[in-house]
Amino acid sequence: MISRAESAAATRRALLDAAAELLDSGGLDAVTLRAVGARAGVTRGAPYRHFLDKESLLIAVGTRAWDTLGDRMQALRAEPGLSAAEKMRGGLLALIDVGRFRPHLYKLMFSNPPGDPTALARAAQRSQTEFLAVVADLVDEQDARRYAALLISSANGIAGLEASGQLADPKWGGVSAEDLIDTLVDMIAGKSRHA
Amino acid sequence: MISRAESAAATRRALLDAAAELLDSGGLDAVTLRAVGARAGVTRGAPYRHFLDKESLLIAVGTRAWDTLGDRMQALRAEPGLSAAEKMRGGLLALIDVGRFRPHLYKLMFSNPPGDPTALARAAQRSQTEFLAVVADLVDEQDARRYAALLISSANGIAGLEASGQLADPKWGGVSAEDLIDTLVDMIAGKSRHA
DNA sequence: AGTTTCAGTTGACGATGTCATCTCTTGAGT
DNA sequence: ACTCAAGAGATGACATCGTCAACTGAAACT
Repeated sequence: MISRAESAAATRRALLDAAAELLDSGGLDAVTLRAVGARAGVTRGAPYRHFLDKESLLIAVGTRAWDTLGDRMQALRAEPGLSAAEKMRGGLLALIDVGRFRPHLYKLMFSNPPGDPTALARAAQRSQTEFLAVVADLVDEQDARRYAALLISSANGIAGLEASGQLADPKWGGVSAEDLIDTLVDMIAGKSRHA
Repeated sequence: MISRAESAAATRRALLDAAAELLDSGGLDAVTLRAVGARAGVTRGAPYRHFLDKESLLIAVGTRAWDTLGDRMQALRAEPGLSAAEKMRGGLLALIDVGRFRPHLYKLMFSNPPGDPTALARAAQRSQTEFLAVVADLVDEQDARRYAALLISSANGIAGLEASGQLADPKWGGVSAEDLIDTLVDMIAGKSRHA
């Protein structure tokens, strides 16, 4: 026996799932309200009962992705037996993995929605705060802020370059995203693994 | 007296200009073939005489932007009286400036078009090769490849984070894109300006 | 002069986001 | 038990979009 509120919440969730799946499989163009509705078992008008418009639905998808990444960051930070440098590496690669395996979702997470330009930035807060805390375990707080911003920026850029196929260019000598992350983390952690 | 070929070339250029202007002022959604045609003084069907479809037109706009950036990179590299580190800084900030003042165009430059995923990567080659040459003036070739890829990736990520408003978050302590670039360049150039 | 080529126009079509309207079930108030 | 407001969802309609086919007319070629 499901109440009406439960049913509505289930539909909302189904809409988010459908949108995310369509985004993954066919890119942003494949995410039409009609297709989302059909996959969620409703019709094209139903999403308007749960979201203001299509953009709001997409923002909600991006927000959910940031939340799950935040969970992973949080778990990673609490992981015992890992050095701060290893946690940094893991956190950055978690971000890059999203770019690798769910590139369209990744782009959505870093897009700047015309309606509410700060909506996704708010959603990203927890992930970034968790990562900042990891960096703060390695260097003092002043530097941690700058380094964390630099690391997240770089990871974002690496993922972007990789996604656009530009990292595969032979002029870079076949360097991988992992190589770049390691180079950067080593420089900051001062460990020089390649020495 | 203008020949037919000249007229057609002028129209093609007007279409590219119109598309770029609409992109700058109203984002990707504002770039409709009807609006582009109207601004270029033709009708909606005319672009199909010069481009395969809308996507090809957008790729051409992005390609032209990469070419312009390539020119700036080339001029910067030839600039006398600038250290390699200063040229690196200048080149990266030139890229970031595109993200700042023409954010929609910037996104287009790093987008991965579904039709020809390598089209924009090819257009980016000269800019990146010029920058690679600058880095190679500072470190040996082996390292230069990795560092150049890292620097361009990072600049790209910094621009992306700035564009999505996430860099302005107080948790980063008010760090600017210039600060991050300087931090990175200093680490690689080993000059430690902040020492 | 006759013919071809081709830039640009126009009409049409299917798809899409969105709104107004309608239906019908749920759940609260009496 | 009856009434009725509320709200989830369906449906019809509309403007706009990218795209194609057919058409027009002038320039370029033979």
